[in-house]
Amino acid sequence: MLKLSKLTDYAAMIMAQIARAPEEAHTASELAQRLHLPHPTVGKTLKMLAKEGLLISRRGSHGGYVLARPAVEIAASDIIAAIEGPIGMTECSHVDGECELIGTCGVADNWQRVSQAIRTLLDGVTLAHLAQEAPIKLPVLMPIQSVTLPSVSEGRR
Amino acid sequence: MLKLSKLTDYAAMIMAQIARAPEEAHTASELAQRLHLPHPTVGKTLKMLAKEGLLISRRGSHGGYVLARPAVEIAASDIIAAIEGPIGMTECSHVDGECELIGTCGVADNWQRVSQAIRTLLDGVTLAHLAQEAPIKLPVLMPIQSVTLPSVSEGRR
DNA sequence: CCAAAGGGGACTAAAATGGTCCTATATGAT
DNA sequence: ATCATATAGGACCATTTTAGTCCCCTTTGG
Repeated sequence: MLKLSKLTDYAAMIMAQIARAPEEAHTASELAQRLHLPHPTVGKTLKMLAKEGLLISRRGSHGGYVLARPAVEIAASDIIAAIEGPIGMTECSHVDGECELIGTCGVADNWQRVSQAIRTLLDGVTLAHLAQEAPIKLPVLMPIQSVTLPSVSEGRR
Repeated sequence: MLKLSKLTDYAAMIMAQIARAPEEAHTASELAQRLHLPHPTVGKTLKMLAKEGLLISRRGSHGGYVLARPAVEIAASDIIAAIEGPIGMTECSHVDGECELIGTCGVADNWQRVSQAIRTLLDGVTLAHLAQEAPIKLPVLMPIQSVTLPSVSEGRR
């Protein structure tokens, strides 16, 4: 998986929709209709995006939402983080911020690096990319140098 | 987030541990002790990894698990997929394989591309990388060409 | 003053997750 | 043979997360 939650998916759809007509304010009901999504859920998602500073809201009649900044300055990672919180593959298997397994787990460092690479990738994808129909060209980054395993160095311990 | 589940995290720890002493068979209890994880959970995880063909098990006394193939031939994506199922950021917000929103959502294609890039990244990280202490050097892939937004092209529709 | 918006929560139902346990089977050693 | 040690394969449960709904409040334009 590594799957996005539904709400995050919705958020991307919503943001893209707004990005395609950035001059107008968009209401929750308009977006819900257009995207065939339940109205209350769209409302909730919009609130989250606004609270995280990706959208600016205007109340009252003729209210609605507009992008807080140009679509090229909004990263996919911003949208994901707005809904799901900070991006990271591991919390090191323990919630408390500091992981008690850190000594024994032995993979934390390298997971963190992988995580970072994904974050960088997601930082490079902007809302403008998502909103356009043209396929984005992602640089198919070439893996890593090969490694030799320490092999049987450690039998007992 | 984009977070790995705890079990996946465990799986990585377990696989790394086995990879560091690949000649011997490792039992669930040995691994549980070493990694400070609950025994039944380690057992469950091992079963999953074996069923997915990443480990080979041997029953009976002197039984245990060994890698099904060399650590350099096991990708991080294999481990993740073994526990969480196929990697992908979206199921297009609907479970059934075919997404009814595909026409209106407008972001599916590009999400798929991003997803693919992450998968490629994860394919390039091997168990050997994870198991070693040395930091893996991930190519900090450079993002994408910039795009111009279609801008206000579409007012109503 | 009213209707149309968003703001902020509380709440609920359903699903995923983590974890445990039990019984069966295979295997090596005594 | 029998026993101790392992995995195999589920069933099961508790907890958390997630998605979705609803209600009451405030803002704003007509």
